Amino acid sequence: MENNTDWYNFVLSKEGNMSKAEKTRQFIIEKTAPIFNKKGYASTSLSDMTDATGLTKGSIYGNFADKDEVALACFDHNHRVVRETVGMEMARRTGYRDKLRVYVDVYSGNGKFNLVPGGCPILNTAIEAADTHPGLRKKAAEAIELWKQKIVTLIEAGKASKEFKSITDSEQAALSIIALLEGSIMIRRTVGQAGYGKPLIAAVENIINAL
Amino acid sequence: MENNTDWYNFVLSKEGNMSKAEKTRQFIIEKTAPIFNKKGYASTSLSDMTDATGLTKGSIYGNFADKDEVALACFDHNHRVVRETVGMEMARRTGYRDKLRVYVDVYSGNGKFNLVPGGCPILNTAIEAADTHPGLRKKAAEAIELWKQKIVTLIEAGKASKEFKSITDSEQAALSIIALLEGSIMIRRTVGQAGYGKPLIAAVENIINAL
DNA sequence: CATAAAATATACCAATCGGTATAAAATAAA
DNA sequence: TTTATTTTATACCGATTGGTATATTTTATG
Repeated sequence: MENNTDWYNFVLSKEGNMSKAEKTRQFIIEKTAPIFNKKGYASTSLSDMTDATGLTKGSIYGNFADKDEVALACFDHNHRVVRETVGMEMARRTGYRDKLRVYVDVYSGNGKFNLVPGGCPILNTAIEAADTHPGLRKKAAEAIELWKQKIVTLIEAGKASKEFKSITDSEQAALSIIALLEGSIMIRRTVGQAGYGKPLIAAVENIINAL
Repeated sequence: MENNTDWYNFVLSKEGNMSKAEKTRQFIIEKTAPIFNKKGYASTSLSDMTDATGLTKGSIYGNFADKDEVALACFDHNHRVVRETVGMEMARRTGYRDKLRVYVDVYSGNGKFNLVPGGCPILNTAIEAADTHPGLRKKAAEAIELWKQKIVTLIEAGKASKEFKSITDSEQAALSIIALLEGSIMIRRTVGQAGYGKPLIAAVENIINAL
C-alpha cells in the first residue's frame, strides 16, 4: 500500500460518501475488468489481479467473496462501459438510422471510441461461459436480451416516425445486426487487418439502410 | 491399459499400416478434441485428457511434445470434422444456392447433422486465442480464410452458371454469411432456445436468396 | 524364440492455483 | 484521543497444474 500510488490516487479521487472499502472494490474492478476481457475467466489468476492492482490477496478477498464474484462484477463493469459509450453517442444523434449506426462506429474499432480492451465482452463471455460457467453465461444472455430489446425499440420508434418501413420485422433485424456485429468482431480480431473491416461494416450498414 | 476397452477396440479397428503409436495418437485426438472445444484450451487439463482416454500422462507425452501440440492437433481434427460434414452434404446438392444452404443446415443445430459438441470450433478457438495463444489464433485465422475462399468460389461458380446475379460482391457476401452464422451460433448457444433460431436462420437465407 | 526398439505406466517434481486464518494497520465512532 | 470496527497484509494451506525421469511392458526385427 505504501508505494502503490495508483491505488492512492484512485482512492483520493473518489467521492467522500464512498467508504474506503467501496473505493477499493471499485478500484479492483476497474483494474481487473480489462484482464478478464482479454484473458478470459479461467485464465485470469489471483496473481493477475494482485499484479494489476498492487493489492494483496487478502485485500481482494476482504472485498469479494471469491474469484467468481470479481468476474461477475467485472463483466457488469465492462458491459456498462460499452452501454454508456453507445448511449452517449446515440444521444447526440437524431435520426433512428443514425442512432443505429452508432453500433457500427463503436464496434468497428477504428479508434474513435475507447472501448474495453480485448473485444466485445458479451461475445467473449458468451463463448467461454457457454459450457463452463452458468453464472457468466446467464449474464451474457441477459446482455444480449437487453441489447436486442434496445434495438427493437429503436426500430419501432423509427417505424412510428415513418423513417423506417412498417413491414420490417424488428426482432429479426435486431438479431441480425447483433449477430453480424459480433461475427465481424470475431473475424476482424482473428485474421487481423486483412481488409475485412470495410466489407463487414458495409454489410451491417446495408441492413440498417434497408430498414 | 488392461481394462481400457475403449482404447483396445479403437486400436483393433484401425488399419494395419498404422503404427501403434499413430493409432494411439489418433485415439487421443478423437477423445480429447470435443473437450477442448467445450472447455477451451486453458481449462482443459492433462487430467481431463487422461480421464477421457483412459491413458496415462506418460503415454500422452510419449505421443505429443506438450499440451500445445495436442490442442493444435485437436483443432485441426475438429475443423476437419466440420469441413467433411459440410463437404459431404454439399456434394449431394446441385444448385449453388442449395449448396450454400448446407451451412445453414449444418450450423442451425437442429440435430440433422452430428457436429462437434460445444459449438463451432473456429469461433470458440478464435475468441479464446485472440489475446492468449498465437498458435491457435493463427489456425483459426487460416480456417476463416479457407472458409471465406470456399464460399467465394461457390458464389463465383453460381455467377458463371447464371444462377446468381453478376453484380454481387462475392467477398462481402462470403464474409457476411460467415459473420452472421458465427454470431447466430453465439446467440443461440448463450440465450438457449428462446426462439431466436428461426429468425437468425431466415437472416442467413435472405442473404443467400439475394445473391 | 531372442533381442532390440518403441510405446506405455509409475512415481515424482517445482510452480501455481484458489482460498483462508490471523496479525497488522487504517479508519470511524465515542 | 481512546476505543471499536473495518480494511489490508502476511503467511500459510491442500489441491492441481504441466511436465519429466525412469521403469515396465508391448511391439517389431533378426
